[in-house]
Amino acid sequence: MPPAPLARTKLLDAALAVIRARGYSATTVDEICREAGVTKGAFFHHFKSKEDLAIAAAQHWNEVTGALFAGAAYQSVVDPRERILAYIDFRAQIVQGDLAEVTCLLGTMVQETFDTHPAIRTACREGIESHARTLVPMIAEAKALYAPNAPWRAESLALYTQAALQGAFIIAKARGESQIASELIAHLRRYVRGILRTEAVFHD
Amino acid sequence: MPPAPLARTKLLDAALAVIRARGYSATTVDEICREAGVTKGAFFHHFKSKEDLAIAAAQHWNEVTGALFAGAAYQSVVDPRERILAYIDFRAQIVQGDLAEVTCLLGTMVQETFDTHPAIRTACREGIESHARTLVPMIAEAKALYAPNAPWRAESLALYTQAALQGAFIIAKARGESQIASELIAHLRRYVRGILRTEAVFHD
DNA sequence: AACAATGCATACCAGTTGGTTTGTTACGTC
DNA sequence: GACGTAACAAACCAACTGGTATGCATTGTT
Repeated sequence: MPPAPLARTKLLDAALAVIRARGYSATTVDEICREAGVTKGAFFHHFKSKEDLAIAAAQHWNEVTGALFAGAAYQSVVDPRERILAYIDFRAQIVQGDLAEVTCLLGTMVQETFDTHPAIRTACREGIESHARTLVPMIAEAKALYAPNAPWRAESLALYTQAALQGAFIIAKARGESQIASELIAHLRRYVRGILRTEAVFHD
Repeated sequence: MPPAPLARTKLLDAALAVIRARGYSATTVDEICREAGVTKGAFFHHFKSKEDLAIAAAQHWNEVTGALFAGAAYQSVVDPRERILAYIDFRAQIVQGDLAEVTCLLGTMVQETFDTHPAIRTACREGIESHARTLVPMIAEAKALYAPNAPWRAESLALYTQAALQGAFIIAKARGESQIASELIAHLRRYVRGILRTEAVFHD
């Protein structure tokens, strides 16, 4: 890889910020360029179209958030059940910030593009599912320990955590305040904790 | 109310269909007019702007879906706990259809507009919360019967059901198939069922 | 020193956008 | 049957959109 094209990274970071706030369609190429402090020439030098940028932005999002989760404290919690709960707590803590920082780029983009931009949809799907996959091992481990005969699959619960989080983002946006998100995530936490108990009544 | 202006209703119905599929920003006034089979003159006769239409569409959405739920079978289930579960089953059943029929107009619109169109955001918020409010009485009733000392509030759980549903819609869109939504809603059902049990371990 | 490729800027364009202007038709009312 | 008004239609427009064509430094290679 060559030295590190500066404009490309600036454009990707700008894309994250603007698209997260206004969505994909409402975001203009000019706006991204302005935010990034580069010209349109630079934009179309690095990306062959607006759609191309969106796909790259989805991948960039995965790298950024991937690093965030990889370095998070919950990773080092020993007990798998406690580790999942620590993950959920971590997510609840993140959403405390500014409303624009609450949202997920992928969930925002896929809503507008799933029907018209298959390539973007696929990129968003891959981003969401790859993050969900990072949860599967610890969920499977916890299930084997605490709820071995439960009827649900680890993959399914992993995906449900993402759905519940995405839903919390939407409600937070609708309310115009991010605090509500943690309150909603508390329900998710209670559920996950409940189905990972040996004596749980949730096992059917 | 005068006889019933035909074009206005056709425009609102068209708006539901198009915005649900492509989102608010990507939807053009011309496209709505084409779908509705009327001209732009008619559009701007009934709505003073595109934003004005979006707000009216949100209210129209509430009337349409409100009628759907008001006439649904779950309403007549006697036991409040069973009624909530029947409501969730009803939602899971609806999402079996076409992918475009899975989505919620309000959740789709608010994602793109919460930062730039406060009036639309408020309309979406009111729509989502008013539906959630219709669930509060039966949740409160069920809680009093089956989990009187649980630490969560009925309002909070009502909103969480909406969040989980919205999240399921997003995942379904990302996957490009609606079946996954029912699988995710099954988790919501298990949670609600679990916290509404006298002997539940979820009560903290 | 010659050369090519990379990284970006400037200037420009054709198509589309939300919105306006200006009719035209149908209808209730006195 | 004159008159005001609501419900639409058709043509039009300025601003903006994504995208292109081109120019020009800098850098690495030979």
